[in-house]
Amino acid sequence: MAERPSLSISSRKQPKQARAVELISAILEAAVQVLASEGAQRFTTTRVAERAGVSVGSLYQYFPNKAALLFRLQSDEWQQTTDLLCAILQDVEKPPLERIRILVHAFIRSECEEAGLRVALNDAAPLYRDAPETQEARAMADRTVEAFMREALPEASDAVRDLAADLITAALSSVGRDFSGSPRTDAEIEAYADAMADMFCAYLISLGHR
Amino acid sequence: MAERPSLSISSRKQPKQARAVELISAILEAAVQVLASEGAQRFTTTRVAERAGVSVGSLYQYFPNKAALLFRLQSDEWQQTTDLLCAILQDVEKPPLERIRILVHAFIRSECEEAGLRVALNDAAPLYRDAPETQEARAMADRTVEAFMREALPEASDAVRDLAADLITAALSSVGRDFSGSPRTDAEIEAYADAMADMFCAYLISLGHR
DNA sequence: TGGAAACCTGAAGGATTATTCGTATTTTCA
DNA sequence: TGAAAATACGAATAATCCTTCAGGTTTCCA
Repeated sequence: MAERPSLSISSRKQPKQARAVELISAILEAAVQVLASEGAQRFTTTRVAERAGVSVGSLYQYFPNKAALLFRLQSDEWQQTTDLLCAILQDVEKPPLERIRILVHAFIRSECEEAGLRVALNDAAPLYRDAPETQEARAMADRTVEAFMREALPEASDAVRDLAADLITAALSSVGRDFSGSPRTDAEIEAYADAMADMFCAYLISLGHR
Repeated sequence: MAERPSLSISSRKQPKQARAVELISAILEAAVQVLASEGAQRFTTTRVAERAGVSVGSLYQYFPNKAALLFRLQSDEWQQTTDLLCAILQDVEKPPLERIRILVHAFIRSECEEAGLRVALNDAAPLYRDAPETQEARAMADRTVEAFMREALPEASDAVRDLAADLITAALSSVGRDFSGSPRTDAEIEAYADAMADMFCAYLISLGHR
């Protein structure tokens, strides 16, 4: 099995002046651009610094290594997605199955915007995947879905619920990859989201959702 | 977007003597070992040649570049999986939904053997993904699933059928990634496969399968 | 048997990249 | 204001890797 060098990915130093804060956000912005436009293969600390109009040394003052920078980008993406999905899942006014439907549409739409960036992030995943920070972020996302499942399947056993949560999470996460090959029209995307929501709903109903 | 160098991946030269045939299979075997044990990051033509007990130059006589070698590995994997699934899908004795169930189990089990190799191949995908040969291999796999869908959903429209095929293919392809994080016991794997088969069946029934 | 074709070798070229660290500049604050 | 702290710089280092090619070895076959 591949043994990753187990990089410490936590940030190296906190900015204490305004210019440093701006420098960091310039770096992050440039990093997104480089990743989206050049791909994971050509994502280079030097290139990011260049694009940000900043020295490489400055980059290494706030990110201990390339993996940490990539993890930060992925982390920000996850945060954004998680916020979006939480807002939908916690809207207790609507019945669970309708929330699932809305969620699927929202997730897929958000996955399609910046599709290039997400694919590139995925390509770069081997560099930060094994860091404990990544595992933790994943676990947090899982907990959100499981909380929803407790509500959607109140009578199911924990095992069944956890499996359902796993399946849905996995299926959703495959969307980006499935679309990355051949881009689709908006109508196709909507149809795909509808179908996926149908599948989830049919499954949940078969598990005893009323 | 990332512009890949668009490598020509087709093989460079056909072996005409027995020793060359053996050399190639030694290289392929070594390549699998290196990929599984060292990961995509450290997968190197030099390392593969070394492991095979062969010179790098020899490797380059039959594979035009590293991407071609990786593509060959992926291609062999796909072939193996495709054969397995075709055999199940074409067993017209059993009703479609049972075949789906068997297929899901078989696929997931095969995905779990050599999980390390499959993850590493996936990590290396950016290197060969954009080659026309890859697109073609993907299209062939899709056609198989679509043929099955015509049988499972004889009354559905083409659009619905294709969507269902896409969804199922995508969900299946996410299994490897979902498992790569934390390995599971055999019992957990079986339970996962059961749940996924349940989901597919519930969906197909809701689409009008009788 | 002898030459031609196929095959094998592996050192070296050429290129890229992550990261450091000595130095210069800017900001803070007493 | 002046010194200390924070920040910024970027050439240089050290490592890695893909691929080639000139020259040797083995196999084939007429």
